[in-house]
Amino acid sequence: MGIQERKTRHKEDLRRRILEAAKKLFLTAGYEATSIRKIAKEIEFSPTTIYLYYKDKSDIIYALHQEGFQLLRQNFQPLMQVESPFERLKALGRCYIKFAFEHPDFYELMFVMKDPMEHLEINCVEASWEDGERVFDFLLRTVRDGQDQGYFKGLDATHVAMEAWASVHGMCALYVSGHLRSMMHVVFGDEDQERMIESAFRVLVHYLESTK
Amino acid sequence: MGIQERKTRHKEDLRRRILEAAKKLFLTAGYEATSIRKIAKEIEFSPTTIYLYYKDKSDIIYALHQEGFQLLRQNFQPLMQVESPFERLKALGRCYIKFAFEHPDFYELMFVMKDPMEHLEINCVEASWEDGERVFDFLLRTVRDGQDQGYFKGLDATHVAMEAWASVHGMCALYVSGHLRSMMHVVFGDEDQERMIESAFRVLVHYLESTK
DNA sequence: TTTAAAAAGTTAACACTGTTCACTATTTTT
DNA sequence: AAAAATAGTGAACAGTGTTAACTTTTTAAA
Repeated sequence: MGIQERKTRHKEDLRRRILEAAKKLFLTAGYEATSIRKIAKEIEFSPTTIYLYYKDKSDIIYALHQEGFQLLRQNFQPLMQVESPFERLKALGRCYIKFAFEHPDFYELMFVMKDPMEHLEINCVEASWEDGERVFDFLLRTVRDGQDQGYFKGLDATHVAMEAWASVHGMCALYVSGHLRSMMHVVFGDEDQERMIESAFRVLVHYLESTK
Repeated sequence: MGIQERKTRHKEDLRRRILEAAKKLFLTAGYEATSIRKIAKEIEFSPTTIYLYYKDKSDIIYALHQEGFQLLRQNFQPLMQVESPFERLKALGRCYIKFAFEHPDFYELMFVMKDPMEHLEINCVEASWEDGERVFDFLLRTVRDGQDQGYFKGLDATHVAMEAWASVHGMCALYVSGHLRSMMHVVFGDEDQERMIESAFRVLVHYLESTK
């Protein structure tokens, strides 16, 4: 059925256009500005039309969340080829931080905002956060590879991975939320945020390195 | 002028009552449910009356943010007496995590949400986040005390403190946002969130300890 | 004590938000 | 050509923060 196919494609097309419009608004004007009505205006359709393609707003937000993970995985792609587990682990951390600095809105959507997680719990039967799991799994495997080389002796790989993730996420979260910025002037010296995080990350690497 | 004084007190009284109502709504029904109109209904005043005592909503949110820090400092109080710097550091971390688990809404308001930081940048000339600085300063002093005892050799105290804060904040942020929860079933074993964080924290302590 | 001024509080409205229901075109199938 | 399914819309509901104009209450002065 060629016609049916074309129709389906057309439908998928508008679904994509809605998401693209949402993405544009999200990246240029932020989360607050990404309203159903503004998305509708952007694609020149009625607000109610959106609901023919997405269940509700959180459905769109979640789709954007998934787009962010696609982008993050693209950034991770080259790291797969780094043979030294420890070098790979370091590169992974640096790449993660770089992503947060380059795409703070996406980072917030992916790792800070509650909405996508709530959407997951409500709409998905298995309630499994596949995107997050895939990223954590990459980290976990890298830690295990590191253990084969004598790193993290006597430590549980899951706990090491968790601690590393929390550590790097903490830095990124404090950056994207503006908490780090609000402390820079007074508490820290004249270092800027990026340098501060770089320094903190080096401390983490020092810890990891000294487990060998 | 006793009358003037009484008037001022009465005015301060209503200001307090507004904040108490906001706090009640915030803690029982969450941030979303804390609207100007609902606060007004709670204290049985018109919504516009609120604006006679607080500039806008973010002003109330910020006041609540400050209340949270008061509570956190109360929790920290007993730790001041711990003489061993390293033990104090460990207790500080545990206390911080405990606070996040016991008051997740406050934690989010204090360390995750952007609104209070934006309020700070807009309304305060010096734009200094005093509450955050005081907490970080306590951490920093503890790290420096630790250095006097031979810990963190060759490392900058500020960077060590930053890394430690980021690490613990990362755990708490992943908890309060629900990201940790969404990963528990599949990736980690049958451990629950609190145990997972406890384990990750122990890894951090292990790192810190091995710098001596 | 009456009157003018200042303070406190309210009503109605504006411009938004997500979402739903009833309706109208358009297209496809019978 | 008629019936049925699909696609899209307008109006409305119940909320949100916020402001301007108005009323009531309280205070201060004549």
